[in-house]
Amino acid sequence: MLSEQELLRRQKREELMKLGIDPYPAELFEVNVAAADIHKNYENNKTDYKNISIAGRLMSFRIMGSASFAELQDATGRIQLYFRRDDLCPDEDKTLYNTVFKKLLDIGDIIGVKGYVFTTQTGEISIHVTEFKILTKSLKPLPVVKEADGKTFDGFTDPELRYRQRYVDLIVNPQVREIFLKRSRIITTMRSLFDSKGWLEVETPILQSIHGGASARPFKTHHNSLDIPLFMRIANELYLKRLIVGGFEGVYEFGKMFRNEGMDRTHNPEFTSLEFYVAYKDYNWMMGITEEIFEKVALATNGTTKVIVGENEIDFEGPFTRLTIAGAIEKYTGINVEGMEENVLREHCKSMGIEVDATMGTGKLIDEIFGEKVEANLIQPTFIIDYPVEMSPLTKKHRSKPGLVERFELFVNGKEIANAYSELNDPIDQRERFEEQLRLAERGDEEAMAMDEDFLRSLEYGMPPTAGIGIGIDRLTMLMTNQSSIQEVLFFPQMRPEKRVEVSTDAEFETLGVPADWIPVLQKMGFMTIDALKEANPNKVFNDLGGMRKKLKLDIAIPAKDDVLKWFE
RNA sequence: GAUUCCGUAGCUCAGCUGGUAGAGCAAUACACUUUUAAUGUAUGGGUCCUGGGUUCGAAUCCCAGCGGGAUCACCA
Repeated sequence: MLSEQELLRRQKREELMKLGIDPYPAELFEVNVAAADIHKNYENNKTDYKNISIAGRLMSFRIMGSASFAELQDATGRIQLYFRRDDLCPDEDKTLYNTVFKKLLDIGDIIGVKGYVFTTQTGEISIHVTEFKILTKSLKPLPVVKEADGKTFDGFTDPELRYRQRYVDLIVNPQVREIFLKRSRIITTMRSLFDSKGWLEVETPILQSIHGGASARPFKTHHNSLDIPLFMRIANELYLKRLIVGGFEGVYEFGKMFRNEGMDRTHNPEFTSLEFYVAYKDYNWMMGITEEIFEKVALATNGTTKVIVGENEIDFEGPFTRLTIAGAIEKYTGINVEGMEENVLREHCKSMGIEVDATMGTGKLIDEIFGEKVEANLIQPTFIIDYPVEMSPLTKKHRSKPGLVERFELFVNGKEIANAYSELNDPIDQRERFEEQLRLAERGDEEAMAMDEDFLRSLEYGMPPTAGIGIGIDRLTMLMTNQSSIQEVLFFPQMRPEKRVEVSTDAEFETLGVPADWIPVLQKMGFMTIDALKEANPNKVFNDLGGMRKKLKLDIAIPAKDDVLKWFE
């Protein structure tokens, strides 16, 4: 069902066509300037703006008789337009201004204009329009967001509408655009750093027959001609390491990962991860380059290493604090867990009110204490290093600390943002770790990793000592743009599919014998489908038709009662 | 998954202890030649999320469902 305003805009589209104006012209429109450019450079270089051509979307009108102001928004921002009737229509025929501009244009229409830049009496840099051309007629009314003195009026704020119709969000909320510009800048900053080091950007399979490299539940799909199940990747780690085996010295991939788990303000079923692996390095080196990456990204997105996130100011200037996981636990709980027996650990957990169960080994218990008591305290960037081996099946054993691995996670603002290690490259050790995972799976751990024979075979050929890291791009973007939900940094966050109201076609109504004129009336009465109509009381429908005819002031003949009764046969 | 709040015009929101709906912006018409949340006058616009129930009467009370937000749990 179309709203009054939508019907009106469709009529305006028709009227434009009747005037010989194509509301969707095919030919290009030459643009030679952008709104931001005018605002930035006009004052210092007025002669360059005497003959400009610009295109964008109309965002507001202020019509005052034979002169008008409008706002045009292009990819860079807004610029005010000034239209004067006698400039646009120097001859007797004032149709272009009086009809096309004043009556047939709407907020949301896309136009191209030619003219010259000037400054109004109130001091606003504007374009005096000498010609304009309709480039796209918009049929749906946009929400109109107004701003004055830094205050926003009638904001388009409903998250559901904003996420489902991100295009509208992007049109009317400039701060949303800004987030995505920063997101892109984060990625390009990292990419150019990696390229400058000579590392190779690669793409690895998203459809995998064995989902490995992380602990998570996958999406399952099926390949028809191979007739095999396939999984959407939960990680790309094992493929990137195969490439290191293959002889590349550094490889990186920005890629989507897919995890079939809960959704909330920090989890989306698909998310973007950067992973890179560099041969002949270890996790100490990796901490250094990680500091460099975060510092560069903060500078590129915010111009400073200090970023406000929520109530905290976070400084990304390295070096970051380094704490062992045991040290961190001791710092925040006073308990030294190093070398502690499983049952003693379990008692400590219980006394701290942490839920535990029999399947948890020492590694898991330490992880629980860490998650419960330490994580939230790590506001400034902090490397937590040297994890228990049980939790890290792909990580090289620590060079000097038995029972631990050479792994670090970077925490910022109380959240994990990166995970890295010296990669395990001993194929025999790796096989044993996988076997341990299989035992966990048998104990009921749904997230335990599967054995990947081909990956093991690659390690048997020999992988150089390698350092690898994964950085969550969505969460990094949340940090750099001060957003508290992942939906705000994804163009199209996952949502339940929109439920469409079922509507029978006009043709279906007509096969019942309903005259075309009366179909919209029936729809107005709430009969969206012919089935819904048939369930109604025929006499009441007949009576209501008369009522609706009066209410809607329709000048069409009421069908005979016998004809109406036939609709229900 | 649990708890909790919300769903009213194109948008943002009012609507009391039940009496068939209001505002601002947007739209339409008229006026207005440098306005800027332009202004003035007039007008139109609603499946009050859906379905049941209570009631003479439901946007309002009750139940169920759908959709969304927030918090918590699991996961990155």
